[in-house]
Amino acid sequence: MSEQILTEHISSYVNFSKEELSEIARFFNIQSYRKKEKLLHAEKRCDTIFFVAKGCLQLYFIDDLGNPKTTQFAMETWWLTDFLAFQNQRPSNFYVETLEKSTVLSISFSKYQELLEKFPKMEKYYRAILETAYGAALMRIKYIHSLSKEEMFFSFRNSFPEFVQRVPQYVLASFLGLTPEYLSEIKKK
Amino acid sequence: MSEQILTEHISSYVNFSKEELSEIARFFNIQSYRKKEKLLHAEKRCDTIFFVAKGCLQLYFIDDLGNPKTTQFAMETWWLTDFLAFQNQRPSNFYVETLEKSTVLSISFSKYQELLEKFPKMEKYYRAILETAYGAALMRIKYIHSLSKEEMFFSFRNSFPEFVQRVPQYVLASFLGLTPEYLSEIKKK
DNA sequence: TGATTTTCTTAAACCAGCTTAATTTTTATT
DNA sequence: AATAAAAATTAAGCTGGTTTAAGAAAATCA
Repeated sequence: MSEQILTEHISSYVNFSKEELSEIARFFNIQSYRKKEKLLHAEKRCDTIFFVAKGCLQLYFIDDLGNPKTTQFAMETWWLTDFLAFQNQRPSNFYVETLEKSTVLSISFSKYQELLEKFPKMEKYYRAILETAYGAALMRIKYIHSLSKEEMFFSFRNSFPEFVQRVPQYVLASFLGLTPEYLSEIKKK
Repeated sequence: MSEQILTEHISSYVNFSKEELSEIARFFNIQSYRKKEKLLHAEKRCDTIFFVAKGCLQLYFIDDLGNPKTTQFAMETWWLTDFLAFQNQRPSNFYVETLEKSTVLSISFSKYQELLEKFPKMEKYYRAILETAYGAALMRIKYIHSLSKEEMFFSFRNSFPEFVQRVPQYVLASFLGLTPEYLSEIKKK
């Protein structure tokens, strides 16, 4: 059961009873997607947060030349959306799309507010998740500004070897901010 | 009074009584700093979150060549620290330093836990703050991967004109990820 | 299994942005 | 007001990484 991935994850941060957890789970929609399905469309109002129970999602945008650029990946137990657009209920600056067959729990803005109101301890859970996510984003910016593209690749592969196996190389290249051609050249070494 | 900047900011997210707010304020240390004072040292355990009541802070690291590189600024009503290191009570990957004469409220890890336990509504406040911070970080990575250095500068100056006036150009250059020399050349145009 | 599409590789020409180093301007200190 | 220190500018030469274009390999599908 996919909702168990979520309730177990929540339980690792906050204590809830079995009953509370199953009530919490009812706030979410569970849905399975094929590879390359869009869950969120850029320019459309961002009304959903996604939790990956199984599979892998990407948050990406389309650049001036029409090439998709991945800004963030999400694998099992990660949350993903355009948080700024979600918070302000504005049009999304990003697409969200599956990179492989995935099972995703999603919650709308209004359900999210209801959930937090009914279970205030969920604030603690999200606070902790977001502390980690923001902290990691600061580290990521540090890497971007201190490593060469070559170092970026080796350092990323060192930290997340499964990831490098799992996503297509051209998607990884766009995430790391280099061209697929140059990534290919780096790997030759 | 500097603590009022904080309590007013909290009040714009969550409702607290006057009494509660003054009790909350007592969890923080208020301190004034001169320009270029260090509040957090890299490699030392990160045990503090900083709230800027007045002035301006930077989060930065020292690169291979010994040059400081700014990863994040914080002005009035912004929170700043190495959140990943703080959460895990590990050594900091960054320095925190004043860019000008500043008044800062700070809270230690243990006081932060106490505060959240005693005032669970503060979880909501921090959750909201971190949603914004993380969302903004995703947007920042989008800009880094889609704009040229020249576009970076003009887009940043367009969004935060006061900032560009307020911080030294070489600090701004390191934040935007370009050299002071190139920034100078860009400005000539 | 063969045909089609998607992904990855190779290589050469090119350029945005860096390095270096010297000079000028601004800011801080006495 | 004079001196010292920090910050900003200018310009030339250079390089890490991109662009372009074509072919090879791998994955998907009928």
